[in-house]
Amino acid sequence: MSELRDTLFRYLTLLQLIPRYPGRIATPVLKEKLAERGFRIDTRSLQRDLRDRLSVHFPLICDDSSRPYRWYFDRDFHCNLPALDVPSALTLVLAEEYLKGLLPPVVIDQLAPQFRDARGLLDDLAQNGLSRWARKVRAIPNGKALLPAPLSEATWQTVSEALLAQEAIRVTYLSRSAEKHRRYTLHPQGLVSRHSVTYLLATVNDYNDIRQFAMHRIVDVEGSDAPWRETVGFDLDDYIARGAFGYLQSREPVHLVANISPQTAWLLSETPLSRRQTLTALPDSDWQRLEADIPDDQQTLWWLMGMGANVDVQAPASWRREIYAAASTIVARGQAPDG
Amino acid sequence: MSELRDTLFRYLTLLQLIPRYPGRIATPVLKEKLAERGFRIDTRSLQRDLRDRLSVHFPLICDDSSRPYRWYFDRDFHCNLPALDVPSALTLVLAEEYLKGLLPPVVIDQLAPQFRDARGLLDDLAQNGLSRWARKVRAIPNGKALLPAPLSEATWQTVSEALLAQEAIRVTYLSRSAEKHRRYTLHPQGLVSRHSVTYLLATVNDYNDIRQFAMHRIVDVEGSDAPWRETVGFDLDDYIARGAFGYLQSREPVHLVANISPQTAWLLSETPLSRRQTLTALPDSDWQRLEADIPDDQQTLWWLMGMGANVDVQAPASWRREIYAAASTIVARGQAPDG
DNA sequence: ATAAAATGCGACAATTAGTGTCGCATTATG
DNA sequence: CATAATGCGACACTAATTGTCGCATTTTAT
Repeated sequence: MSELRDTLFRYLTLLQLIPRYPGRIATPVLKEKLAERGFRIDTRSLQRDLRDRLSVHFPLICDDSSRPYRWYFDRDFHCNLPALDVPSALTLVLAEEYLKGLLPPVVIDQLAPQFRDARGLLDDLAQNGLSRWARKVRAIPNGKALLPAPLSEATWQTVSEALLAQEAIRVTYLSRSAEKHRRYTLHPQGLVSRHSVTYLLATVNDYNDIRQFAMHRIVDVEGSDAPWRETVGFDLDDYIARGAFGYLQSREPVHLVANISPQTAWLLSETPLSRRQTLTALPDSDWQRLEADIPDDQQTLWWLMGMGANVDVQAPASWRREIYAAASTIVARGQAPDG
Repeated sequence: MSELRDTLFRYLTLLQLIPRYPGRIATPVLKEKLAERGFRIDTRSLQRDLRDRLSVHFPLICDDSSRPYRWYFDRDFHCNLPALDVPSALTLVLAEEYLKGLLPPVVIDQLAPQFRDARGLLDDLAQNGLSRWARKVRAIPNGKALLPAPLSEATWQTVSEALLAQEAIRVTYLSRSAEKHRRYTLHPQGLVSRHSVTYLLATVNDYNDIRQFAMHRIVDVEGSDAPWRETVGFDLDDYIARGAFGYLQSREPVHLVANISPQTAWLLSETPLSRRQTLTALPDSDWQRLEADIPDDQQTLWWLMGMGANVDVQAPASWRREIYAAASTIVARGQAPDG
């Protein structure tokens, strides 16, 4: 590390070492971390930097209730370098709208200051010409938005840190079948966010098989003293592909052939199902013939079913059979409700 | 504005005024902007700040090909204050995976430095304990991922800036029906990202009706001298609700009653359809009775159809009829393919 | 084409800001 | 209760920052 005797850069480093609110860092620790990075300065200087300089210009808060004072940023503060430009701010706003339906609220909250920053920038624009951007942009999510399962901030933080730090955790879990709490020691191996539910993949206690734990059913979590045990040979993509999440997916893509209605053809010409997709006009109708190589997964089948009568699947035969069977069942139920 | 004679803060302000690569800012402009913010300094000082100080420690690049020199940040540079913590970094990684299927690549690129930052942080963790985080987190998107329509960076930037600045633009547009280029003057009124296609809502030339323009079919765009014309009384939510994007949606939510299979019940207990949803056991079967107030939109209907035989809609009657009709059509086509 | 204005930059001196040290008060720690 | 840490005001010393001037070069306007 270069011999940096540069004050500005030291300030910047200092600001990067101080965490946002739930976190805090003590002055001596800061001094040490600065030293690690090549800034060997007196404690007195550090104190001056924090109290007289940085906290004047930044929302830095000092917890002086006990003696090594601890510093942290205001919960809401966020600053980008370089500053956000208008297109990026707009992107963030759209991203937020989409993500709201995909990730649990606490997870989104992690990025809240960024999103607030973006909205703030657009608001400032509005001051000049009352552009009221909020009325001008919308994201319409793909598919039915199910409500993300709520989840506590502490759970997310502890679990995600343990996963990456390769540490075992002790959890109280509300198991699905039995409606009662169980305590386990988990060895986290992976994390999967599916739709809006987040699952932790881990081995339990002394067992070696991977099990799924829905994060929102973790009632309580804390670090464990037990040494973390790696599951050798575990491959997350493999695990998912083998159908662990209802996404039974063969490695082989299938060749889809279907007749589709004009509206559907229009949709697919805009957003193709796959990179290689062909649409050709059918004789004697305004329908089109669709051919594409697509993954053989449940998602695709759901999508095809959702299109109802707009799609007439010709191949693969298994899909046609499945769709036909579902339709037959529905027809058998009759046109009027049961009662 | 306070009389800031503070060098550190001036440096930071300076850094915030300098845009990332595609952008650039000339020295005299910087001087002016600094003056606006209360930093009245000599041009010479500014030159020194940039060349001798900031560009030593930051990836600042100077375009000295023409005489008011222009400064900009390296395309890849990004710095968060306060620095990212592990849970936030993980959130960003998940967010990126989801957004890849929802927004055009160029739009995601706007946030690329942030995502890179997050991945970098996690990579650094890995150095210590080879945690190989990349193998540990996955996001499985909800619904069939259609491929986002590609779109040029310049288009996104120009259009989004014009929308918010309330300025007219001149576009060359590849209209859908006629396969030829047309030139229009557009007065942007709104932006809608739907699935993975982004639409600009604007009035054309001297007309007053709103039309939709798919951003990826805008071949070329530039600012226009024509004064921007506001469409009075235009309400984006209203426009969408009236079915402009195939999402015919009455303001009134409907009361859904349906019998659902055990698997579906399980899914809905995790991620409810709406905040007020009840699931009750049905007599003489393991199926359950679902009741929920949900929006009356196409998305929901698609979702219900996608569930196929797993859902037996009882009410509203219109949905039951629609699902029945679609199923009848499919059954009428027979079990074997046409050709 | 040519003059006038703008911009960049090296040098220098005046000023300002940053730094370590010391002493004392206050607060944890064992 | 003693000892070690920590915070902070004061002060002197050192280093950095700043405006000014002069000159070279480029841009712009005439």
